[in-house]
Amino acid sequence: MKYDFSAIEKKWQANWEKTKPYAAVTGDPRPKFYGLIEFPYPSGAGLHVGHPRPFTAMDVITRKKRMQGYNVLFPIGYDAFGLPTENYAIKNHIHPAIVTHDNIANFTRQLKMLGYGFDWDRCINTSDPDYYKWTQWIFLQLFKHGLAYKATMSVNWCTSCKVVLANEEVVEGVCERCGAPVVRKEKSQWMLAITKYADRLIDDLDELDFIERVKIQQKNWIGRSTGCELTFQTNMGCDVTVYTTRADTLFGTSYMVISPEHPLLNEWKDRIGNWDEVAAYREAAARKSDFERGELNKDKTGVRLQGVEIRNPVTGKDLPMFVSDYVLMGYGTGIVIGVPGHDQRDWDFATKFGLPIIEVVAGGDVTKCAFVAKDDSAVMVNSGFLNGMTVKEAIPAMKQYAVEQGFGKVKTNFKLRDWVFSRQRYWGEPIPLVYCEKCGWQAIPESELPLKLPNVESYEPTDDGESPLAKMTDWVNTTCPCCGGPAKRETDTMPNWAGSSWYFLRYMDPHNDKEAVGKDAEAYWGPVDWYNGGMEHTTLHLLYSRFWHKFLYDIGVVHTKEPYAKRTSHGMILGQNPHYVGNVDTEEEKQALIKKYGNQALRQSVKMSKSLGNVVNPDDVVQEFGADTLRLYIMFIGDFEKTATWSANAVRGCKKFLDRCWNLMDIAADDDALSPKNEAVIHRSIKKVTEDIDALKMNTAIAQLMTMVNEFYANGLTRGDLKMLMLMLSPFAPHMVEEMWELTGYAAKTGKMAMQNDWPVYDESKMVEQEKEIAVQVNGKLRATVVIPLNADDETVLGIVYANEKIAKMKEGMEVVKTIIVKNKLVNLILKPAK
RNA sequence: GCCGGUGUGAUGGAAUGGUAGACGUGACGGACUCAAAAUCCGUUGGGCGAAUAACCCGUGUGGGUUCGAGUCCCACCACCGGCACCA
Repeated sequence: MKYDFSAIEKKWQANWEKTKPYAAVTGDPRPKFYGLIEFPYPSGAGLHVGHPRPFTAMDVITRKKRMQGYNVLFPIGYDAFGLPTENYAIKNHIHPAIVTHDNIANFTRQLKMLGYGFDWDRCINTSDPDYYKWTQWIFLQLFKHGLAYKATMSVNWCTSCKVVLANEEVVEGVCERCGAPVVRKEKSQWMLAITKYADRLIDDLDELDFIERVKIQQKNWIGRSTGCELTFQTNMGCDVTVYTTRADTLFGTSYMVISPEHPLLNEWKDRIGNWDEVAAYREAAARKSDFERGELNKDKTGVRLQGVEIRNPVTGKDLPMFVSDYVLMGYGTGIVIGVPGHDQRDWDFATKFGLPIIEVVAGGDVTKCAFVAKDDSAVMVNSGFLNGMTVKEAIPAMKQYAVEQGFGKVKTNFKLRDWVFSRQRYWGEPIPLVYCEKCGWQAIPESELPLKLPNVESYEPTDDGESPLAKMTDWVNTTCPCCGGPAKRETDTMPNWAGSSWYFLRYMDPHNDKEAVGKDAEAYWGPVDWYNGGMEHTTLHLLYSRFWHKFLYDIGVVHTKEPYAKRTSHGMILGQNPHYVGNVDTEEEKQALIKKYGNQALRQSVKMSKSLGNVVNPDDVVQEFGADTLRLYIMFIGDFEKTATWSANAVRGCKKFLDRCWNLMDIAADDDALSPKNEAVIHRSIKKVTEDIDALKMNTAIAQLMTMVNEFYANGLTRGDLKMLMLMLSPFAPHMVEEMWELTGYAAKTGKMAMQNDWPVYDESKMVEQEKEIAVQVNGKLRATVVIPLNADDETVLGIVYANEKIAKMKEGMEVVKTIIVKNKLVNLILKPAK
């Protein structure tokens, strides 16, 4: 019988849809396992071949867990608010809700086509009012607890999307989505005080089973540094405060720098001798984007503030002060000490402006460049009471001194900024607040949730950057929930990170119309046991959702401090580069490609994109090879964490393997016991496959199954042998195995494969053959192999080794100085000429 | 510049400090076939050989530790990802 994947897949998908073998049961006595994948954004392009990698991996994991007796929650949903849909709607004059609905239908078709064991009854959609009611509810709780606040601030403004972007959405000075330049703009914005959770977001990482690079990236992004604030007396009638991590270098300070945006400058306006010059510098700095100030322009510029003098508390000397845009207003106090001897930026600045460079840490040559010691064992010089101490000793010593003398205090700073939460767009959750002249910002009553998005004529944002909702005066004008007077609704909407910050909770209890998530459901399912997703979400979604979850913990909605017990990450799937130099033969053609495409031409693999024409559509692959082959290949493609390149040939190899498995049905002997010949390879495979799936090493798990099948062909097999293969292969190729399970008669006995809970268990004692081939080395070099009885003692092994003809020859006239025996693996003889 | 990662046959990739190249592509040879496809069985790192005899070389480069190093340590090179004037 031929393996007709198309008919088989349709048959079982329909069966699963009807019988729901993948439904999660809240409260079930079995141990629970909650496996989560990042829900997709339902774009118009449909699923691309990158999606199945993480989806299939978690499907394999959860299918195996189910077979091991777990009550599994493996849900799916759609992150449906967002700019691409809105932009499409604007262009084609279709309501974004309709676009979203159609895209979701297409995604759902494709996901079902791939045979994932999702609990479809728990499917959610963040743009559904029944869902965003609770997104709004959580926002109101944040507001009521003082964590949502409005602030006028300089924000990132995308000139093309006409929308405010979070820092995280600006990549190399351009909009992450559209690539248009990002400029700074003053705007009043809703902010979420994520920085209040900064310490906890770092410290609680220690308890989590996240892959190390995720932890490191989050820590770096939050950027905690501990130092101290030092206060200096000035001749301007007020003190100034700086932040530094290197208080030990205070004796080496030769000037001070203030940020151009610092408000103190305005206060000092009349007493700064060269105010015109300073004002011009400030204006020029304001015109530069952050990108220009940072990336493009590392040359130091600045203006000395005439008449301003700062007293150094440890030397008693007066220091000059400069304004320079290398000092950021948003970090520390906006004023820094200049220590040119031991900070390269300060050195550059001091050299340009002819300021003294004082060496206070020995070990470098500060006339050539700043000396930044690699470790903290360098010794202090020219530093009064610190002289002779190491840097390590000097930092706390100076801190202590500064605190005692009353000019310093210990301080922790973060690079993380509060989260800009407003978007001047239509397709997002309306912010459920109103503004009353008398009462200020007020939450709408929770009974009025969800605050639904009204229908508008046009989705285009206004040129002055107001949301399209601002034009809907009927909707905007309302009454104040506090005093009943006239009030206006907030017209900004939430960013698309809002809905995804808590969606994993909604899956636990998706139809609850009383609460975001019910207490019992959350207590049963939380936390997520294993969450897999892309590295690109490490500093965005992953951090934001940890923040929301911690807040929900604080107000008693959830019972765990952290949402995800375990986090792993997958590599991207790349396509063939059509412009790769390796594709052409002659040198001229190669040079032409390099000339035309530059470094791009040197890469064999590149991101799939429409413009390159190298996009692989899952629909086509399923059509040609079947869903099981696609699933198997995307798992076999290589190390899960690394990027991998799609290869049409290798897909065929996986189809061939499935054919070989299918054809085993024709040759399997009519016997339910394991055949003695195959017993060892079966038990070895159970161990390997079980452990490899848990470790996300799907490629080697599949390789082991291939090895097992090769053995079956070499040795012959029983139906019992085949049963073992079916059980272990079923998470990877569920449709085909379901059919085989039925054809071999097992379904009639124990029900369909999707309902099995007898994942095989290996027996260590049956894993190895009774004989073992081991390596024989002489002086560390491989010289022979011999076969020994399993677990033979050293004496027996050496007897066999010495009996080997080749080894015996090498031993002639030599003395055995030492023998190293690694049990069942290797013997190493150390020989030297006999005396 | 800082942080993290990677470097292995023609190719995707395997290898708790213990026989480098599992498994899969591709290639070559054979069986079946009128023939092809499919399928099945072999061979396939390089050098020197008639040899599936022996020997030598081989995991980015150069050193080191070890009886033994792809794996550990030091220095360097190349590429990929993230952050970047964060005081």
